Amino acid sequence: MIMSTFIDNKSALAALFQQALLRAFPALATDPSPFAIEVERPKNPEHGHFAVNSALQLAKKLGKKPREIAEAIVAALPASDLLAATPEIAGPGFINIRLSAAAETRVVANVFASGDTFGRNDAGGQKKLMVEFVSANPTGPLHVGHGRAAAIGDTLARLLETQGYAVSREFYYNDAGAQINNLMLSVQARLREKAGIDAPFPEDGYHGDYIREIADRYAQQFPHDAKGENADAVRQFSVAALRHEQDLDLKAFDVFFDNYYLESSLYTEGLVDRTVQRLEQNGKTYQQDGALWLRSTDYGDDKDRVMRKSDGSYTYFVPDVAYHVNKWERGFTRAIVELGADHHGSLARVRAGLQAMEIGIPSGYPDYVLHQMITVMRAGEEVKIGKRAGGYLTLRDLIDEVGCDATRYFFVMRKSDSQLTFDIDLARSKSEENPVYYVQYAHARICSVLTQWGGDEATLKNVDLALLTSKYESELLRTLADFPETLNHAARELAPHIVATYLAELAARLHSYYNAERFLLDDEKLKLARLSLILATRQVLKSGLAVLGVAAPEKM
RNA sequence: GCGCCCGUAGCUCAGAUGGAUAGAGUGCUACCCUCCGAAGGUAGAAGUCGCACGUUCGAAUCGUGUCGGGCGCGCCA
Repeated sequence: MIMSTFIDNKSALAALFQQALLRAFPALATDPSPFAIEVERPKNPEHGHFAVNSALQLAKKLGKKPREIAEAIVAALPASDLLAATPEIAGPGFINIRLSAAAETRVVANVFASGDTFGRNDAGGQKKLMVEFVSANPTGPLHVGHGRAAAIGDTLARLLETQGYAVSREFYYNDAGAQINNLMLSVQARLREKAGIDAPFPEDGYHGDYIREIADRYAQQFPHDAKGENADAVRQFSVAALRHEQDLDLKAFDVFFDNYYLESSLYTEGLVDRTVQRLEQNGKTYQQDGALWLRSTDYGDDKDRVMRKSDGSYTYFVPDVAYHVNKWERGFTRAIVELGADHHGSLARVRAGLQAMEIGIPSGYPDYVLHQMITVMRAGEEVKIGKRAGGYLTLRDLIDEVGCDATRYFFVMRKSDSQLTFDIDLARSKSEENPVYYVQYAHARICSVLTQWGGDEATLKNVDLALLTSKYESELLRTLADFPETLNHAARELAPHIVATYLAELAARLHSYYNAERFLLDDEKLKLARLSLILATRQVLKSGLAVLGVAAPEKM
């Protein structure tokens, strides 16, 4: 993939000021802890395009007043075509920088030169990275919590791809445990019910209507076992049926996986046994009360954990550890696991288990991204989304009702570790304020203006932009220029909502621009410059929406 | 009792590495369509950043304590 190679204004300025700093204070060059100048975006536009606060940070170290330091740095600045004028020193010692017009509009040419790769970089060096998410057990349809997991996980994967990682999406599921047995018993009970046999429904059984549907289909396919006496056959059939349903849900949500990993394979391939043996050999285990325990407290867990129960079976976290060891051994030096926050208690013990293996896995492995609960509202009332109860709202229902785009956007637009209220009426609305449509509309609106103009878009990629000097143009230009850093920031923080917030801002700048300026005017030169700017904006909107997996419609 | 997350405008929420006058959307008030699409825009009112100490040139941000809400603390997954 061809990545954009331009140096953005921010890094160019940082280099320029670093040079000035060393000129002004040569002693810093040999300082044991070198000081790196950072350039930041001031919140207030009156403070210029960029600002440097290094003079304040260095005051103590240099033993001088911040303003004196700032003056010395500015005086030592080499000549540069980046700057519109000599930077101003403001307040206690901020250096405020205003870009030259050429530097300010350069981002448009960069967008055209990079196309779809604008904002991407290859810093990841195509290192293997895994994002594991959803990982629902095949005991029912995906619910809205899985939906949030799917949207966040898939967006994280897309985000990390923009940073040059070779991302693999993985779905891990338990196809053999107690819950699967419970599923089998539930289907069996419905089969017996159909056959007119009076049998009690299992205590913790699954009550959803889908259990009846599976029973119906089973009876149809295996008429000779209409009572479901062949437990293995019922189990296999049910798991396959539900996995199939979940795949349809995910497909409708535009989420795909590179690999599905079965928990049962950890046993059949001996990985669980190998893990336990290794932990025993390392002296990290002990016997007590007829069970085998892991000394997880040695690695920061708040109590030791049972690995092998007194009945000889393993607790869930042993295969979990084996699974993560397996990820590591498959060459995923970085792994991210997206989980519901109700599982946070298991993090410490899985990481402890991995450390106790002593096979070189770093202590923070894997990275966890947790998402909080969702409340769904419709017509001002809370909608039931619980799993066990029958008649609840599933992910598929939600997608059918509000559409894939709005669902994905709503699931990622909040910080994942804050609770989310999903307002169905807001998500569906196209006539009132709706964050998804606000952004998509910006894209469609640009398409509409360009269509009305009717010229060849290619000619817009090489026009004189010197006339773009209005407040709206300046703000739009700087927002475009922020895109690469926004992706990088969001990927570093593993925080998809940063992208959604950015897109909302970009769309707002665009709508303001529309209402403030005229596009199809007689002044040919200004017209082309403005059209060029919105063409570049369209590209960035499209790229940003693509990271969220949301369509960029040309018409709405 | 212990651990994790959250507490910012009436409501829903942003505020990365501590920075200048704390932001957006929604709701409310008043305006704005003879370039494209009013699904939009402009302006205004609205805040003890839960509370109290502390760290420093500077704290919504870091530390300690405290109050309120959610979740987890099993030889369940």
